[in-house]
Amino acid sequence: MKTQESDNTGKIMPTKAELEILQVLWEAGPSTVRAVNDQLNLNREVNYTSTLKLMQIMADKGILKRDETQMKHVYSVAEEEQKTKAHLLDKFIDTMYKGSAAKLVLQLLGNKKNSQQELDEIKEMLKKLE
Amino acid sequence: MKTQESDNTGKIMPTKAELEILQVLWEAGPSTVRAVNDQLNLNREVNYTSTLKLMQIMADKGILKRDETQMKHVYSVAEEEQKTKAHLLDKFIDTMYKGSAAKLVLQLLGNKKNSQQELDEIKEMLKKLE
DNA sequence: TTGTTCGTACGAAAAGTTTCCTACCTTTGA
DNA sequence: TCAAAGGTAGGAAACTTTTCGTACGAACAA
Repeated sequence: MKTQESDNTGKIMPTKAELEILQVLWEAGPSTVRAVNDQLNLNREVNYTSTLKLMQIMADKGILKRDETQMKHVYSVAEEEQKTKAHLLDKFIDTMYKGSAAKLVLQLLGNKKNSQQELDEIKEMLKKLE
Repeated sequence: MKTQESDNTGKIMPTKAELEILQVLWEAGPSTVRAVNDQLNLNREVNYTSTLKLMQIMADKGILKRDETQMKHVYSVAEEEQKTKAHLLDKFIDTMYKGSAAKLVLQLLGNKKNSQQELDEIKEMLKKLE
């Protein structure tokens, strides 16, 4: 287990499958493996023990916490959602835009796929902050 | 070679090592393997043939084009930088913010790590667009 | 009580990604 | 001419991540 540790920020970088699980937990809050697995299976077929294993690994890594007082262990995220997302966003900006958040927003504004409404929302938010 | 094809957007999702190479090519433009490898070695030790292999794979996948008219093949990105970055940003927004660019910007603004100057830049850009 | 269901734990297989060894060809300079 | 340097190609090894088979204990219903 080296990769996570040698991350440039020192922060944990979830893998693709781990991110899926985080998303479920962000949405649903503390959950059993069963609940998470059921949710994942709405999108794709995953064996229960696969999800179990992954969540155990994530707990070992410190990405998840678990409450073992009940037989059905209850897992929750170790770091709050916004903090984790902030890390990931930072990393994304670093690698893709050399650390410039402004460049990212510029890209966003030039991106045809983002609806006008979306852009208006963004402008609205910014106005409020002034 | 399945992963790339079954991507939800249908677009290519570069791996970590592939992204490193893309970044070099974005910066330097069309380059030989030697040039790319030299650049990579400024940051970490990589064997020449490792870089070669990776760039060959990327060419096979269609991420890179190559000009074989000379003995020293010259590689370049198959899709323009901004287009690729737009795809990756879209994907990031989808997975992290359920597709809402506004949510991302909100996160950005709440992120202490982004300097006031950066935020001012963003606001400035938006003003110009109005 | 006893069998079925549902849970955890562990290890190994499978799949994906990255690295590099080896072979062989071309160019170049002595 | 020929050795050295530098290029491509292919396959195997190493490493990481993901998936799942198997074992076994706890809960529960018949």
